[in-house]
Amino acid sequence: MTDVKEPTRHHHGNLKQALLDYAMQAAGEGELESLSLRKASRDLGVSPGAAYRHFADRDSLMRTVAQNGFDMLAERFEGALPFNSDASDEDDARRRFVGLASAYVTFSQEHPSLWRLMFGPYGLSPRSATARPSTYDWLGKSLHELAKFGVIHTPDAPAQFFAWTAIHGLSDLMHSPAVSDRNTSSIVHSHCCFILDAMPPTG
Amino acid sequence: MTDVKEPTRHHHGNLKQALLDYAMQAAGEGELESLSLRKASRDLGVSPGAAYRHFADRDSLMRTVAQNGFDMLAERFEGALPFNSDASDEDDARRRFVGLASAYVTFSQEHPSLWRLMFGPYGLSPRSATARPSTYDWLGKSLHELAKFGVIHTPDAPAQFFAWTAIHGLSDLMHSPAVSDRNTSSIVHSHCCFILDAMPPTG
DNA sequence: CCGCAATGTAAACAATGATTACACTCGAGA
DNA sequence: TCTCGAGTGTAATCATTGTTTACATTGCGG
Repeated sequence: MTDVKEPTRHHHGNLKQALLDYAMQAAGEGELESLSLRKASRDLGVSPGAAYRHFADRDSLMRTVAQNGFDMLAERFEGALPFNSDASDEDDARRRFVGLASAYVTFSQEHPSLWRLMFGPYGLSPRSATARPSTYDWLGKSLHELAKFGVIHTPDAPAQFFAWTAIHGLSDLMHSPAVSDRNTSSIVHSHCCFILDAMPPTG
Repeated sequence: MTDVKEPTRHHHGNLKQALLDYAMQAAGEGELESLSLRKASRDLGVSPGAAYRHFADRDSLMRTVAQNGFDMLAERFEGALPFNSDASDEDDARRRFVGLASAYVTFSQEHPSLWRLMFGPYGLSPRSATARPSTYDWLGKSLHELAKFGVIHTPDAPAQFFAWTAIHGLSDLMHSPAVSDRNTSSIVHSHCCFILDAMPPTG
């Protein structure tokens, strides 16, 4: 007489998804690094060995969580700069670029633990999102918009990579408490100006 | 009839330093995250509990290692840009700046595991080096040299922070295998140009 | 209705972080 | 020189974890 769940399969429910959800929540609470399969299984009311039906080992779960993180990030990007839309004018292009950077920084601040995992020991990269387009593609789109309105020169690979590192570095340094707590959005804005100044339209 | 070591104290030797050395070597071999106090003690021929005379817990050792990392980084900076020296002309100032960035990137590539620890879960920052000047100070010095020769405008705090994030982001993304293996030094050089272009002398 | 594959259980092994009560050892002071 | 105590290491122990194995259950497809 266990209660009925819609996509429930077999025995105990959708354990794989439950484990993932559990891990994602742990990530949200900054307890990712100390996440234990045993405690997870315990909290999910399941035996320790059960998890191994769905994940080869702990690292496998962590990798999946990291992938999930990149997909979450992609969602944020889509929110800030819908991929099937275009900037209407120069100001809009700037706004969208700042919005993108802001999404990146905000994400790293809201999910520091997940962030560390994503760029941590598994050698993953922004390109490893399963979602299409991948996180890296948005930046390129935004830069092309800016170039279209003459804000910057047409972004080649080095320029795009440079912009990426600048935003990534900002996020990485701001997600630690070591940085002064000036208004985040003003910092991001200032950084975006620097970035754009670095690739002037004259080429 | 135990053999005599110079700075040996007491009983078994200088265990605290031995543990640190062991951990630093593990860092060099990329096995930092899985470093175990037990294995360390075992390899050092000492009982598991002994380590706790010198480090409150595992994290305490890790924190010390991270500090050590920042000090190592400071040494590299000192090598690339001796703090008690000055750029002789514009080209020299540029060279020194690139050298600094290069040191940063190279360090992150040669010690990825240590790198992750340093900027990892302990919320440390470049300023937390015990060595004086701290790692953050070198960048300021270099930027001031550049300003002195008219390459960039006088660096205010936002500009200095921007330069830091750009270099840090580059290091962080390049220490993972995800990035194309173009010639590192050419990438660094290209990045430095971008950074300097972002803060033009006219203000 | 039966049987098989997917799924979960129970028990066990090896390893780890950490604590505690105890023992040794070296050196400073009587 | 002798003693005594702080500093240091030991042994034993506890709680916890990752992981594997042999076994049970369940539920769907034939």
